[in-house]
Amino acid sequence: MLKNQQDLSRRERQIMDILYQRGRATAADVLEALPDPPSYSAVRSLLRILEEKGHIRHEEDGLKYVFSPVVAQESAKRSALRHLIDTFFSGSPAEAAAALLDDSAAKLTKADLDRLTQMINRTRKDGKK
Amino acid sequence: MLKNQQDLSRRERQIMDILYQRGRATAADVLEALPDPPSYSAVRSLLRILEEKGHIRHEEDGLKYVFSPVVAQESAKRSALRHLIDTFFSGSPAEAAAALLDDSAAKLTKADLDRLTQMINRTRKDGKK
DNA sequence: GAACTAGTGCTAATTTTTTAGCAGGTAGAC
DNA sequence: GTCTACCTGCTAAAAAATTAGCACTAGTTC
Repeated sequence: MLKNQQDLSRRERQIMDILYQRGRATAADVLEALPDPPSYSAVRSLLRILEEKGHIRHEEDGLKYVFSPVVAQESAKRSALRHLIDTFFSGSPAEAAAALLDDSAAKLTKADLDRLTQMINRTRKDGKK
Repeated sequence: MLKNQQDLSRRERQIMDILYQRGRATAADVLEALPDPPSYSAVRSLLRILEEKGHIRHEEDGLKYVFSPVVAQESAKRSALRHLIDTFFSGSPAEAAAALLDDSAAKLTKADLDRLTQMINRTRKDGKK
């Protein structure tokens, strides 16, 4: 019954994005981060709904509730990546990687580049086996 | 008045994804591709609305309308990538690239790896200047 | 302890989204 | 011509999402 990211409504999605960005947040945090923000109680409703649907959970921190995604960042990342690749890169990760490099070349440090080269070389070896 | 991808409703987003995947599609194509598909006329309504909002346009092909995104794939790609990076990778393209490689290592051909290596080396040079 | 602040729970109204349905137009088959 | 199949335009109903509001609790300050 756990629904797909694809099935979220607009606000639900915005809130999930915020929670993935920050890892955890209170209703007030979410309100602040929300574009075109509604009332505080609207935010709380959405959070309650997301929790009912099983997307997020909360812990209590004193009086406050602190919310966080149920599906770990790690797997959420992967499915977001997969979806992006399917939607914009004909399912080809190589295309996606190329676009990413092309787009962000300026921001990459030497250390970043070394790390990527290393990863690629390791992949090359693994493939040979 | 052209709205952000972020502001699309659930169905609108699903349809835009389909259009980006295929480049262009008729109402019937979209219907077929839509998860949990509604009626044909529901799809046409959505397409009409998306067109009114300026996200898509259509050409006539005989009797049929063929729809395609107004914002070119190229820039849609970029902003989707940027959003993904911001949401899941703390704004770090290097992290994203690493995750992408890690995740899809198995699918990459030797040619893909060569190409990526080449891109990285070129970036390295450009940086040195 | 009364008043104020900062939380939550729940309900109901409003707005938006999503859907279906009907009317009309064109092309091809008979 | 007229029947059929496919398409669009438009409108209105139904469902879902979004929002606000009220009631209540706990802690703090005076």
